[in-house]
Amino acid sequence: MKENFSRRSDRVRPAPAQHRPAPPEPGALAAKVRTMAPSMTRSMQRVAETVAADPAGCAALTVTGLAERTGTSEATVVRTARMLGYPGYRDLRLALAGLAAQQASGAAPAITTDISVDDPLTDVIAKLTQDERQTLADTAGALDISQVEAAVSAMASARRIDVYGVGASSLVAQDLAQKLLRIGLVAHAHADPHLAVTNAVQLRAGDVAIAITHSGRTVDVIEPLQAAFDHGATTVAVTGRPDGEVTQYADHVLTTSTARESELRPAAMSSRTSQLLVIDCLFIGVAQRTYETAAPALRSSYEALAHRHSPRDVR
Amino acid sequence: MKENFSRRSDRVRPAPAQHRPAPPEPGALAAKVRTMAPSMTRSMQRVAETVAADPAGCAALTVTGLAERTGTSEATVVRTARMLGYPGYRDLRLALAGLAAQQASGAAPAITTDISVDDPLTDVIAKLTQDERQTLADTAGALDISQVEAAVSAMASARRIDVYGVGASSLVAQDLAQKLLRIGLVAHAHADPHLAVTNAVQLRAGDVAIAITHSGRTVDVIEPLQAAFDHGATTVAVTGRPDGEVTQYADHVLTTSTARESELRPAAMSSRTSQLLVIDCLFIGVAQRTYETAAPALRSSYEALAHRHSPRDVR
DNA sequence: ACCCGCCGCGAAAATACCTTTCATTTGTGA
DNA sequence: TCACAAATGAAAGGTATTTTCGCGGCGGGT
Repeated sequence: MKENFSRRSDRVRPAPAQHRPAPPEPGALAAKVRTMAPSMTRSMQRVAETVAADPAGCAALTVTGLAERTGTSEATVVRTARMLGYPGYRDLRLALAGLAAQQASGAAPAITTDISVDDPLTDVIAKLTQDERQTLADTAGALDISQVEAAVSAMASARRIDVYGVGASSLVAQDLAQKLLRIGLVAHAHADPHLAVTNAVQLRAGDVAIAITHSGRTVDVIEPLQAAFDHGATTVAVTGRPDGEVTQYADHVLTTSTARESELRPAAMSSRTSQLLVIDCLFIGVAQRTYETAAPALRSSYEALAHRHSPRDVR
Repeated sequence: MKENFSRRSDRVRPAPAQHRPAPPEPGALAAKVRTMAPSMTRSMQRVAETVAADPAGCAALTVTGLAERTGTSEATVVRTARMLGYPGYRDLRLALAGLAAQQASGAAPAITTDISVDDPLTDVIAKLTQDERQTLADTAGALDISQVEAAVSAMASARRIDVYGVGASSLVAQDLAQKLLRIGLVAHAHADPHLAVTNAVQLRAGDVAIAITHSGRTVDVIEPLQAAFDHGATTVAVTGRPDGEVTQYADHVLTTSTARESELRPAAMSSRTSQLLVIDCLFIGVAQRTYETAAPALRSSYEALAHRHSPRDVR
């Protein structure tokens, strides 16, 4: 593979210790330009300055394009690339692309303000994403492993698992129950407070009841948890308020975290993200501990769903 | 006349509305590989995996070099580049150089290993969190703003909004509908495919139908969307497979991203994260555009719930 | 002032690289 | 098993890059 270097003719034997100028550095390009500029001809300086000023823009240009833009010729562009330490324009261009990407990622505006009514959609997406990612990091950092451990153990050996949640948390509760069912556990999500209580009183030692409430004081969720607690079930609270009333009836408390909320971004959004992370952790923990039965169950539930997809396969 | 069961649609999608895949993003390349991999042929997958695994190394290679390294042909390499959204290999190579520079400078996506059966809980939490955060970043990076914009506009002025989703996506659909209701829009989530279709045929121009499916080929979701499409409603698909069947009946396609999945971590988990981010963006966008009515609606729905909380105030 | 030779420069030829086409192979469903 | 379609690579066909080559400007010598 004789390609990148030694474009020279075959007849010339390459000098053994030929001093190759320098390894092309992506970030140090601006410096290199300044260093080399004095020993460059006028046209070459123009080219060098242009690329240093707008790496991103130049990376998009072909030799010809850059030659035009700088009012020079292809040959000059190539000469400049060589002068800067690259084997040719192609490699300079790659370095330029790298540089552009670097300063694009480095120029992360670090958006910290609230989402407001007149933010353009781009900002909305950026802020929302940023917030959610922050929430995830916070949640993971604040999770008490021993509490998770305890909850997982209880769930893995439970005869039956009930999950309570209303409002936005109801979806999280359903999600957890759905997943647990998939790995062969007996789990049920209750959104209706009356039914929840009626079912809760059926629980006994060895069963698990999980309450999900961000505020920690949603009566519709506290009541069934209390009932379960009173009947000897192991109770778990997933809440954003570890001092909330719900924790009075919880054997194990898993704390979710909250991001700053604003008028347009109700607390429900980030609390939901946080809650989902927690229940996913619970789920995987349980799946690990019941792997013997969980693995085949997961597989067969996947297969059972296959026919619900349109036949047109896509590899 | 076509058969009843024909999947063909009576309504013809305007030709120029060719869905342009996505603007090539340097950082989101790994995500793009994951998104597109399923619809790639074996050889193309090999190429895609190779570039994702070693961007720096591949950026140094010519088409021929990469073809050799992956044991394929130049044509296949170019095809892969196209599949990933670049006009050709040259541009993929530039993006690769950018990615390499990025991860060299620390903004490295850091390849986390799969969650395995005997990972301690601490690792499970760490990996899960890392994956979710990555998924969020990928999703945001891959979102086509103009599609979001279009969907938001349609929703903001819709007479009625229907959301379809089954399985895990059903919860996302419910979440969206719930939120939209809160700001005074007429929105409904349908999990039952029959009811969904029955309702879909009631839709007409000015209404919006949203289908949420990770695989892009869930019949139970495609059918109602098609019905809505045929009746003139504006249709939106939120899917992880921009080439899936569902997009045939979608005026606007919002692509969700997928994390590497493992046995213990079904795809549903990260796709859910991704989907939620997308619908949150939709929601906030709509809330902005209907601020006059949304703000008071949010406030009053909050107050209506207050009494459902236990009186014992917290701090 | 004029001529001479050197250097920077770009036009165009030569080459390397990328893209497209097309025939062959491989896989798939009837 | 056959027929058909998709996938694939070899090689032709185009672009982009590199090299060659000679023109023209500039300074120094006469």
